[in-house]
Amino acid sequence: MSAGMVSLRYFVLGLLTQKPMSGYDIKRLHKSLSWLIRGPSFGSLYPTLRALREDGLVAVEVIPSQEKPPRKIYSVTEAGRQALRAWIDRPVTESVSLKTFVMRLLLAGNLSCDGLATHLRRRREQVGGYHAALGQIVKTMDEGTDLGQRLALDYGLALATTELRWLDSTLEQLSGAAAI
Amino acid sequence: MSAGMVSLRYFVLGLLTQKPMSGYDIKRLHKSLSWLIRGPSFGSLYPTLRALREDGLVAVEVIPSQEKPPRKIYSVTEAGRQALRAWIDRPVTESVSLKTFVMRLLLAGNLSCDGLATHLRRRREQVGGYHAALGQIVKTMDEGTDLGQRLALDYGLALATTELRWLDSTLEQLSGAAAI
DNA sequence: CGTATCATGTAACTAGTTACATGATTCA
DNA sequence: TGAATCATGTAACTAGTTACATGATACG
Repeated sequence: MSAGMVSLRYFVLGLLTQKPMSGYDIKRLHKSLSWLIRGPSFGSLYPTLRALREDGLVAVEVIPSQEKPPRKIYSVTEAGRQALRAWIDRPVTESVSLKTFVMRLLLAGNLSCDGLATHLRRRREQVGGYHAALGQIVKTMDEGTDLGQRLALDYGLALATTELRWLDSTLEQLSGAAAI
Repeated sequence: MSAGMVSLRYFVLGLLTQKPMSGYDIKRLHKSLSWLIRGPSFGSLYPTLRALREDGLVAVEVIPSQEKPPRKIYSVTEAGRQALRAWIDRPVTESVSLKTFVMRLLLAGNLSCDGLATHLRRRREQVGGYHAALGQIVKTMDEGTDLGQRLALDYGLALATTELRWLDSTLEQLSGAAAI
């Protein structure tokens, strides 16, 4: 229930504001990123959608089909939009994991431009810190250091470096777009 | 209980084979990677250590201290080593997430050289597949595509590219070391 | 004088998984 | 003929979190 956590509830709600979708669609969307972050299982997705509907935050339209099973297309209601708005711009105070970061990134369309920039800057700060710390640790590693530790830290350093570059260039693009 | 999952139980067991540690040490170890993967909380770590001890897979030595609270140093028993060996070389069949990959990487020291290479190669295959698919999707994105989606996929692509490079160079080093 | 680090742990809770069930269609 | 994809869902379970409790020392 902390501020930084992207609970499945709001994450799904956020995705549905982009365009109405079925549970299956949401699952598919996650598939292309499943090597990076693990998407929700049907066992958590469908109950979440049901709960959202019961709370009146989404509406369902059942689309029957001869060939395929009927699809249930969920769309956000005005109450849902309101609930999301109330939730989304709450600042993320604590340190976020990659998963939370990506999930929030996926909701960027619902974020104000400022909110997005803040989110990216905060992540930049955090990863920057870890990057520096990792570099320090990696430098002081000797042959005595456990192989697994060495590999994991080296791997982390490589990813952190790339992420920092990506954050910088994205922030730059963002400020460029805002200036126009 | 699937084969690919690194349950906390075996993960902790694997770390302890590197060197005896306290629960606090394990938590600290994770800290430097917490931006990438989230480490276990004390609420799951301590009970896990207790369960391992109750099953005779680890032994505890309490080291009292005047200034600081007493530390409990856990070390793997022979039974623990056996249990780990039985578990660790089971092939990972399903697609693994980044988190599982890193956790297994951290246990590389316990893996046979072949096992490690297999692990890396399998990940290479998987990420390679996703990388190709992502590239395809990113290419076909237009301005109509949702901003969040665009950003997340672009971010994913950047990380995937780096990861592939890292995997290649690490595999190369590994085969180089094996040849000597 | 308050906060952070060190260091352990428990209890109540929730979020999530796995495994199942259904059933049509298409592909090899 | 068997497997995969499409598409929904439930029930039983487990793994994990948050919040609390304790208590010392050191730092600013």
